[in-house]
Amino acid sequence: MKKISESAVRRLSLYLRLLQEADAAGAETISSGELADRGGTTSAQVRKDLSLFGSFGKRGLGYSVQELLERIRSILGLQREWRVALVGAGKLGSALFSYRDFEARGFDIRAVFDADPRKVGTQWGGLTIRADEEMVGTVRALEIDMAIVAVPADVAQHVVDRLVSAGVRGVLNFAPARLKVPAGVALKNVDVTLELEGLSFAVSSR
Amino acid sequence: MKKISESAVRRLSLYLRLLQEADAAGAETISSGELADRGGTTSAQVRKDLSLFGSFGKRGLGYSVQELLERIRSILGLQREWRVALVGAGKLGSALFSYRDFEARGFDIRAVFDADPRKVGTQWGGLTIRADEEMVGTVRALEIDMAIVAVPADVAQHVVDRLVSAGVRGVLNFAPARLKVPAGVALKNVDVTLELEGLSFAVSSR
DNA sequence: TCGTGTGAACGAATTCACAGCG
DNA sequence: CGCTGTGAATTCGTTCACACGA
Repeated sequence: MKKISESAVRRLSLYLRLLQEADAAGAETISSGELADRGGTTSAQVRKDLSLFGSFGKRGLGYSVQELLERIRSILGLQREWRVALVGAGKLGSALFSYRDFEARGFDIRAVFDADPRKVGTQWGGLTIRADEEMVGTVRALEIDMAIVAVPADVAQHVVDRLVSAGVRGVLNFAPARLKVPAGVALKNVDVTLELEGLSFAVSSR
Repeated sequence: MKKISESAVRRLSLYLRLLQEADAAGAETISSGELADRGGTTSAQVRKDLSLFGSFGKRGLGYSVQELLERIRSILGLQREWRVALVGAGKLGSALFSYRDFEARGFDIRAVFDADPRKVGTQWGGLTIRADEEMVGTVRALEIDMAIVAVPADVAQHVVDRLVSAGVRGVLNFAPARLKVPAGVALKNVDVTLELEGLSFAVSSR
């Protein structure tokens, strides 16, 4: 398959959301220009992004909202349901867990782990928080696909190492640490401090 | 001033963290190669990034950890303390609020707002949650520099509009929405669903 | 000698511009 | 005629490679 850039994928994901909004608003069809306006890019960019995967627009008309929704879902691999584990049942873990938007988008949190014995056994909306030691076995048994890591930075590497050994193929890391994963495992970082520092730079340089 | 790319700024922010770690470990000096290894880039990249702001390495030796720390702090505008407002006192807001790492890095949360009357008046570690209506006045009075927005997507635009009108110059948005801000106001988005979908793409395309 | 600083080469991503189809 | 699809042009970012200074 062709080479797709990171940023193109992000934009596809964004288009998906815009299309869902357009769909909810009853639109049948949408043009690259409209998508561009709402998504903060240019129409050429939108067309380039979509043309990477084939040509499914109608000239003079635009794209069928329904069809494009399906196409992008399929491109992004969102037609199946993903089994997700959440590691770390602190404040952030709790916020992520209750952000039930994930479920609506096909990310199903099937297990929650925490190292704190006082939390283990607690019920979280139908799930019981499991002990850290059970992680590898449970992840394997439940055939978890990806994990959300919301633990302190100093244990994050150890956690992902075990997740990877348990067969996890994607990791979304919230700990402020540069983690190493073997080739074949996808890793994304969400680093709030980094973003704030980026704002600091932007605000102070003017 | 020269043109600095988004990604260069992110890397500087990352180097800053690596330098703090090196400093804590007692290192006096560090080479571009070491920074590259720990940060997951290349030594040429590190040198390019740093050379954008002057040349402060010693040939044959590397960079003084102390000096580089100060330099990067100054480049990123982290030598002052930033006054931050948190809008949205839900689960995510609570997680962000209690992430006291921000404070250590010069981001001081001075005010918290929420639209829910049942939350208004509640104490959060020394701060009282304020009503939504007070936002503009308080932000102005406290001379807030930037805001963290952790509210539902459908009200996010309205919130930032008011924040901007109150003089905020940077916004870190957690709502899954493309917000518009006037030129002169910096905006960063943290969009967890987007990241998960990126993982989905990466994992399914192999 | 070792590692920086940097022009030059390269490669990737975005924008332009227009032919072509509905 | 309007909007897509796409080569070509351009801009932007990264990597190379080497002269130079500590």
